Amino acid sequence: MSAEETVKPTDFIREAVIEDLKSGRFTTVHTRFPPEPNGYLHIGHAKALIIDFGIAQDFGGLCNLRYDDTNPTKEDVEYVDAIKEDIQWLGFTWDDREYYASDYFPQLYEMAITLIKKGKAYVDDQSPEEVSATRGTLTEPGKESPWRNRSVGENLDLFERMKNGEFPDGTRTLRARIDMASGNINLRDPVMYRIIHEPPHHRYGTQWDIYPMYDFAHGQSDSIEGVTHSLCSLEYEAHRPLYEWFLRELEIFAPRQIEFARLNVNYTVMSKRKLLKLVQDGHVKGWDDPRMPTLCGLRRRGFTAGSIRDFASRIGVAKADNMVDVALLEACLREDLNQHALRRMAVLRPLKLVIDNYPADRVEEMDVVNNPEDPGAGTRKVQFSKVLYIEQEDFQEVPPPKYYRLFPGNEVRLRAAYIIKCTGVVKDDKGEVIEVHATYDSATRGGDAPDGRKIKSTLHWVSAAHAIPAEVRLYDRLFNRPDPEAGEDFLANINPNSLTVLDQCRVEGSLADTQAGDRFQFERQGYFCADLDSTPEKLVFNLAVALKDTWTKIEQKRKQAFNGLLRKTDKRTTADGLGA
RNA sequence: UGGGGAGUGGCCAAGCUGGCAAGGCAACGGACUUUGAAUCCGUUAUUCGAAGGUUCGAGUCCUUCCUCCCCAGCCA
Repeated sequence: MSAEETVKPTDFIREAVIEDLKSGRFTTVHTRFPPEPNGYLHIGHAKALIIDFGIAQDFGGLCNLRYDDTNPTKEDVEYVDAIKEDIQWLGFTWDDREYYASDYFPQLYEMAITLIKKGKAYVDDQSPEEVSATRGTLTEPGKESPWRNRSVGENLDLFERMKNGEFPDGTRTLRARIDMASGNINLRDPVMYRIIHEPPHHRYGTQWDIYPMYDFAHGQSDSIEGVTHSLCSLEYEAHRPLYEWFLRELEIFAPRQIEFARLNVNYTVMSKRKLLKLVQDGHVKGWDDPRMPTLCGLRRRGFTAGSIRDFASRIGVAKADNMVDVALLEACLREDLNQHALRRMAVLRPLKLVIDNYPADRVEEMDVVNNPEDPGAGTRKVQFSKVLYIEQEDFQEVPPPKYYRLFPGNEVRLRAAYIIKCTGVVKDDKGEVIEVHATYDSATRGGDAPDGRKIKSTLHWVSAAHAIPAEVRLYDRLFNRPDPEAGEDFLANINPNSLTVLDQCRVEGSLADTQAGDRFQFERQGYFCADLDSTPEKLVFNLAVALKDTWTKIEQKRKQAFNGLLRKTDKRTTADGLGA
């Protein structure tokens, strides 16, 4: 069965591709992912590249990697390798089809000459300011350049001398001769080539003194590579007539450009300029800071490639502007890691728990399930002893309503160990609880109650003598409003509490040989990933995404209700006062 | 204002030639639970930007209007 019969038309692009195959406009599917090497790839690029590579894959076609490196003033080799790493990480391959628009400069130059000879391009001596001033406005047509009607011979001569580096930057351009009165401003004699002497190009050094503009490079590069479907974002829609004009005038193979809406995610910024600013100003530690929406940042944070591919498929492909909830991205990660991450016990904010009736010299090895979602993941041994650490928030001396964790007189289960009952606390001079005391029920080894009594709460724990110290980095969203780019200054919307470093954590011994990049679920808390900074001497974990937390929600509602009640009381008091 | 696009629940998004408004995320109930997780079950659009019209029947067709986004780089 052929591709057009088997691929499900899940979106309007796939639908269009199927049509093209049916109609015979194209017989194969060939796409390309065209990053400009001027920054790191982010989640928005991930959407684009998953569409590009994904559609090629679906139809049994190919997708090229092509760097859109036509502007040496913005590009750098630094980004080239990083981009490749990110694409591979997402699971795609371009085999040996790693291309550069700059490799086509000789052909592009010849194409320009073809257009000059046809009278479709001319060298313009106007300054950038003059070009801008004569472009017209949205409602008024532009003015034709005084150099628009030069002879072909003169144009050829001048263009060659531009190439030979005879003129300074900005003194001349090669322009397409189209229509200065077009309603589409992109068609008002767009610049095809500009003169740039510095800095050197990342691949061709100072070999070129003229560089093609995007519009004169992209379509022809697609054509040269035999790309059938050139998929890009909505802002290029108005460029399509120009894309097609060049191909038509050049009489070369014409790919089809199709535009889709780029991805926006709430609580995050996506523009390369802003991401660069965050890095340069030190608001984050680098492009791969776990709070960044870059692919290297997400990877370091603990995101899996699969979760990002899943995210891309769930957000779909359409033409309407969108703002996707970051909660969806997080949900995708949770779903993946819930299935695959091994469970471990880690106490982030330790509180000492002493089991008074447990022998001081006794140590037991408890069998703990590695992943209840995956029986094949087996079990591990965790050491249990008299002095333990539990989470501070798992104990309350005076329990709030609905709290069923540990408090004086209450019974809870210690995961895979014993059922214990809180008997009292020890406080310091300031009245802070520094130690909790309890007794254990020796008949409940493993956590089961032989008498069948129901224990509502199960806590995670570590043995004080056997646990190993670790640092845990808790991340929150980098911005504190859903539309950080909306105001004057997006930096003003930075969340000052996006990073919390906990350096007193205690984790179970089985985590000792953790390698950077390993992911775990720390039971009852979230999914964590060993950071690049992690070493056997000092383990460092990043919070990738927290588990859903109904309890915090209940608490927040209670507090809100309480505050609301306070306000009402205040008002009534005030009103009474005035009335008296 | 010229040109080009887009409007379906809180957020994405199906819905093609007119025939009972998919699904996911979020939210909210409940069941279950040795993770307040996961899982399961249920609830949430008499209405599709608005108003008219055609039709037995309109998110889908027609008309008018409204709102939002992109384009005036020698950026991509």
